[in-house]
Amino acid sequence: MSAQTYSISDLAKEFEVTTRTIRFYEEKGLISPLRNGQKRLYSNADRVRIKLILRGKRIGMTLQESVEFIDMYDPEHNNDDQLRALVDNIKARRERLLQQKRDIDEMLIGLDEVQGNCEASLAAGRKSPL
Amino acid sequence: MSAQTYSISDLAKEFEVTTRTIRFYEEKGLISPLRNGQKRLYSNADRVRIKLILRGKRIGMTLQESVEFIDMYDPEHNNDDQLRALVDNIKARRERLLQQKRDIDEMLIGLDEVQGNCEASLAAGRKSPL
DNA sequence: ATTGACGTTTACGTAAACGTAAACTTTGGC
DNA sequence: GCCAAAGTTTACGTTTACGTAAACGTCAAT
Repeated sequence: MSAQTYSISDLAKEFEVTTRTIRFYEEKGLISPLRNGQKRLYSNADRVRIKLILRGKRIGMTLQESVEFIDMYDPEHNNDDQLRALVDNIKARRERLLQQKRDIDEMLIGLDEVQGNCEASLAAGRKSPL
Repeated sequence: MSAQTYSISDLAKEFEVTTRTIRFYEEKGLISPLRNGQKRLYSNADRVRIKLILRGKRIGMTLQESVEFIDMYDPEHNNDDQLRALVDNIKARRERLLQQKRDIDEMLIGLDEVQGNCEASLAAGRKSPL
């Protein structure tokens, strides 16, 4: 279990983004890869951060929001006030996520309806020319 | 059942957006309200369109994507080729939505973990000072 | 008659998230 | 020793989705 490392193009390929994107994330302070001389060397932790950032992106989070989300995991919270604030934060985020799930479910229902109509039309259309 | 209409500020309040936002949507061709002289007059159909656009936004769709989504509903599809293309489109969108749901579920699990840790820390902290 | 609330157009500004291009270095392979 | 592939920095450009401000019209109420 030697410490896996990755080049920038390794990760770019894996996540189907450009190297520009990954450098941009570093520029914004979202990741901080080590250097092998001039070249960036990504740890698995870096890799996971990118993965989580992209996951956040898929549901419409901004990069900043994704990072805030990720940073909830590491214990940067010392006192009780911070802990309570974090819990409140978590509750608010959960509400948003649940709303998003409701939105998605509504859309899925809509898609089912439309697809049903389409297939009915196609079936009906095939009948008459015969 | 008189045809309900709305002023721009009615809808701005209802959806908690600015009037600028609503005018912007019109500028982009997303809605086409009637006019009472100079003033915009929104039908319930306009209102629903805005509602659906904002729903799309919440899960990270662009305005354009939301409109394409909405326009799947009205039957602009004449021939079978278009119908089949639409069905393919629907399938692709469904895949995206399902992926988003998976992403959200993962995040919810993460939130549960972090919240659990927080509450455990808070409970432990409260014990010793007593 | 004026004030305020609401409406309008026009237009420049802005933040986010990269794309794109230039110009240069480093490095493994033949 | 040289070339192509992959890396680097710097910097300007682009799209999306509005914000913000100016400058003006309309109408009901005081």
